[in-house]
Amino acid sequence: MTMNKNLLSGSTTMLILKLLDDKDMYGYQMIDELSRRSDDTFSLKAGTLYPLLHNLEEQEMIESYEEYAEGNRIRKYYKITKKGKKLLLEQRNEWNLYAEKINKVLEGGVEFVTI
Amino acid sequence: MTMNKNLLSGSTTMLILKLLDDKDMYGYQMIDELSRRSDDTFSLKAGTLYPLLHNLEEQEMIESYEEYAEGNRIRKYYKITKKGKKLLLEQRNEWNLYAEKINKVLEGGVEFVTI
DNA sequence: ACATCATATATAGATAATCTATATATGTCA
DNA sequence: TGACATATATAGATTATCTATATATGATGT
Repeated sequence: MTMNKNLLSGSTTMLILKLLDDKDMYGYQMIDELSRRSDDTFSLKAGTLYPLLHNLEEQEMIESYEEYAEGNRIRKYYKITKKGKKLLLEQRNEWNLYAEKINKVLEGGVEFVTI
Repeated sequence: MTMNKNLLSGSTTMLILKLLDDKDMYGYQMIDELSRRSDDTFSLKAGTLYPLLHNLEEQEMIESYEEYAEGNRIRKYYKITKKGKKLLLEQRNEWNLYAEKINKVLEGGVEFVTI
């Protein structure tokens, strides 16, 4: 990823699952789509994505099928499974909790609030 | 950390700097304070914190001084430096951007919005 | 015709932030 | 006295990302 690579650590799977929850995509398309939707904030590297996709497929979170594009080019499309949708939901809940608590800590140790 | 350890990756430094921006603290206190302020969502491990503090001190983001507590116990207090305050500000900006973009991706590829 | 770049998938090895496990020492409580 | 909380510290394991590299096709420019 661009920006602090560590901040994103652990969110990549969630983002990929979210993309596939919207529609089937092939790897390279996910990289572009993620970049576009995040206003170029997230630019996932191919070397990160492909192993991650293989891993998610092995865990049955996604399924792949091949489709011919122009020429002899074969594209490997991925589709989210029911199990993957469940994981996505869990990860979204976790993300919401995490973001909420980070913001709470950043608000500071305010003991008294004036009204 | 409790929860997904990877989600937090990269935020720990920011959270520690934020705690020290509120007031000087010693290591163990930071663990408790972070746990308290995050409603027990974040429970930083001592094995994570101490090396991180040594690192931040080496980079001159924080400074330490010793103070005697009850008995012969010496506590090592940490204080944020000007350089550390600057880093905190940068990391907060980065966090805000990151959270915003993650949420944008999670909103989905909505092309049209009804009014 | 050929080079170069974008598309597309893939893997090996490096980097870095966290973790677990362990060590040491003091204070408190049963 | 033993167990547990407090307090600091380090070594080694784990894991998610990265960079670098490989392969192959299609499009573009000269």
